[in-house]
Amino acid sequence: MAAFHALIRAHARVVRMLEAELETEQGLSLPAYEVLAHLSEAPDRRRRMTELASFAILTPSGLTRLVDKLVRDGLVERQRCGTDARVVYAALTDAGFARLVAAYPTHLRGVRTHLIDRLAPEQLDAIAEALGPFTDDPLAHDAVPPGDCL
Amino acid sequence: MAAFHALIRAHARVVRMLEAELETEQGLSLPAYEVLAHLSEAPDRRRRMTELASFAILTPSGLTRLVDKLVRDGLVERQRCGTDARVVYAALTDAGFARLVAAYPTHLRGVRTHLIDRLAPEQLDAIAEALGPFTDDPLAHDAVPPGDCL
DNA sequence: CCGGAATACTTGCGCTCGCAACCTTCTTGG
DNA sequence: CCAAGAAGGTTGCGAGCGCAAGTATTCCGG
Repeated sequence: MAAFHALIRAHARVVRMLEAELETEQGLSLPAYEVLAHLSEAPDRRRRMTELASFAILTPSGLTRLVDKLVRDGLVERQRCGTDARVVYAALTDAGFARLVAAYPTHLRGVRTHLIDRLAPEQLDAIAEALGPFTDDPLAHDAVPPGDCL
Repeated sequence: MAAFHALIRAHARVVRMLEAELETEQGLSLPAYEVLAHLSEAPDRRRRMTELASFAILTPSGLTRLVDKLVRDGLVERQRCGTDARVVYAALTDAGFARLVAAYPTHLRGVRTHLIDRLAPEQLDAIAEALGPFTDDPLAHDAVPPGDCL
């Protein structure tokens, strides 16, 4: 139970500081940064909305609105799928990638100063190992043909 | 960095499930539960707003609104301090305590099934030890005379 | 080939909450 | 004793986001 309390309080503090820095220095919210970063690592720099949502911290509806905003800002664009008209891809634009690159140092520095520097390396490993499995649950990575859409 | 991602994702998942259960079964949000629980452990079952906020996951303004709601629901009441007219205490009412007692099993079960049962005991210890220090920072527990108010 | 179930996303609605500004009440230096 | 500033809470405002319902498309049993 102590672990639970530590988890939610540490999360609140670290995230609050990161968000403040990222917002004032780069004009990006943390969820927005996470989405951009995740897209940048994806093949063709794009992902289906559902993938993005299950990976991300957001519900589908939250993701839709966030992507709306990113599209308005010209950082991502929506692409439709040729073989299944239901699915939508969010694709990183060049401007979005540039924005991500610009924001990366701020984010990295924040994570360092607020989290990494305050823990021993073996503690970081322990956290990653213990909490990592919570990430993978939802989708068992079904084989979705990646290149079947324009 | 893996630790950071694991932290925010695990937090999102665990908290989302807990909130859903607590809300549907007991009609309490997780922050509300946390405030009630913290008050129940305090001397005279009351705390200053500032203490509550720095301990809690909320900013002062967020806490004000949450306490507003809890007062409307009759679960806490505001008390003024005789020696310093600026400070406000939030005090747990009997109804609030009863509500907390009723909600306790739901919360405990949730934390168990969604967090504790999924980790080894030594992992829980590691998390508590690593993330615990983040909780204590903000206030160094200055000596505030506890009994100086009605 | 067709109608119902399932899937992928989107929107209406409402609540929560953070920031900045504000008011009130102590405290402190002159 | 009286400003000037600090400290404790509260509010105006607006952004973010979850839930449930809605729309569009695909899948599947008969």
